[in-house]
Amino acid sequence: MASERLSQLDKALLGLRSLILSGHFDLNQRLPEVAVAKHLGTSRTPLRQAMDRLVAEGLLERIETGGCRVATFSKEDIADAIEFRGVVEGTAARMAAQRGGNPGLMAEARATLDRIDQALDPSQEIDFDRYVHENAKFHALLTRLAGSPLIEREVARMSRLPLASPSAFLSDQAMIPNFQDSLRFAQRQHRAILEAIAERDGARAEAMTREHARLALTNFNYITTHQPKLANPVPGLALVASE
Amino acid sequence: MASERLSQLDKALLGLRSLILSGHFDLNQRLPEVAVAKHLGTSRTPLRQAMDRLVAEGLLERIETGGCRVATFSKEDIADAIEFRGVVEGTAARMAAQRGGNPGLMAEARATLDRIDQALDPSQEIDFDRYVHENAKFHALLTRLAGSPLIEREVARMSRLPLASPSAFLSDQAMIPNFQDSLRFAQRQHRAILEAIAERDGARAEAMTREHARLALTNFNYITTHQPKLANPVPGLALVASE
DNA sequence: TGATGCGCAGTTGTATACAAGGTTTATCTT
DNA sequence: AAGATAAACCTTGTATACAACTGCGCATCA
Repeated sequence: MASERLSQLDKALLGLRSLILSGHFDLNQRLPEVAVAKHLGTSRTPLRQAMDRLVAEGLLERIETGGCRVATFSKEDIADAIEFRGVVEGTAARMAAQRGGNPGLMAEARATLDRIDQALDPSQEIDFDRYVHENAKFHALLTRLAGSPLIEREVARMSRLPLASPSAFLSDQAMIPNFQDSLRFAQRQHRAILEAIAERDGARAEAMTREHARLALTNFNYITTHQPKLANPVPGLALVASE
Repeated sequence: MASERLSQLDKALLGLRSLILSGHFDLNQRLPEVAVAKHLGTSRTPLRQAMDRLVAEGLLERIETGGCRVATFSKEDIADAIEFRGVVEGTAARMAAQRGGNPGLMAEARATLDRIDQALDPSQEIDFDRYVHENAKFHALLTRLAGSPLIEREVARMSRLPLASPSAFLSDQAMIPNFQDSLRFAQRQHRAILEAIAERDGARAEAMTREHARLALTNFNYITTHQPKLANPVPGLALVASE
């Protein structure tokens, strides 16, 4: 299959999002459309479409007088985003439990958790990349288990917010003390969530999923208070008001 | 103050949304940009911006080959949207309770509920318009009480979905049996929610707010099963697959 | 010297032109 | 007559031209 040629809009969208998250733009200053368009190698039309979408995503905010600027986030904003992602994922888990998870998806979820167990096998070194990959897959499956296109869409939306994704703090978790314990703890939560769904215990599934999201909050608090040297800085961290 | 002249984009957005919700377009058929643009009295550029936003809102969906068509919703979709709106509003209520509602907003909310009581005064005819207006205001205040811009934005987003807004089924509730009872019941829930927030009982505030949203579900089920003749059809009903 | 008004440059919002691709119709062949 | 192929038309995606507006700087006046 020949490589999909991506549209100008996708090029602008991916490029602009990455520029924003990497902190390429001055905060509190309007992005000049012509310059950015030239930088991305496209024209203003697809760029403005991309900007519209990023405004909807919350990464940009409109200026009353015209144009956009990069949005900044307070620590409270990030905490709320993480908490809210937990709420939405929790709703997915509850719905999955109430509606009885699709057997095929349930089997796939169990297999995914088995693979995470292997990645965390105490008898050898942790396979970090594999953990990250399978963790993302588990969360995606959890969302689909709800059987609601709306819920799936909304979880995806929330996960696009900076620092709110289930994988946001995994990129450099090696810098966090006891991160191996943290990953194993997370995996026990994964098991509990899936067990609750299998037993159709909606309340437990929802509560556990919310609690699981709070791990990200812990990581965020650690990073902002200790400000460790990060080899691969968490994308979006540049947008958090240091204050 | 001179009347704000609205931009071409706003004109296109409002006009297109209203055309869609009123069922003006054939479902399963692509909207022709030029024709719609001419109909709305604008050019293709702002119209396409509006279409982008309505895709993000979920009212339109993209066609693989290009362009958009009107989205249709199953009954399950609508039920999920209502339930999810309850979840998000419930989160707002819980946050308000946990964080201690801003006193000014709390006072305003109480005053709004007093006005709803007046609108429902049993000694005279129900002031329906006033109820609708103050009900919307109460829900807006509830959202702001959370003290989180993110939550406020997300509730607003959900309320824009067809049939998911707290006011969606009020437009013609007179057609629903015992609607006066229903309104009084809703008002008691309003009181309970505010009381829970005042007492910082987050769990109760959240549960009550979710339950409150389910009233809309009842109305929706009634309308879809009994299909009463509606004087002012609920906007968006045309998009629900009759099946 | 400070403040106010005017003008210019640069920016965004909107319209339109153009090109690539899809859809339909008509014609030709079997 | 039916199916396939080709051509013309229409539609969208993209670039660009244009106009209105904002913001800044400079000059002028009090």
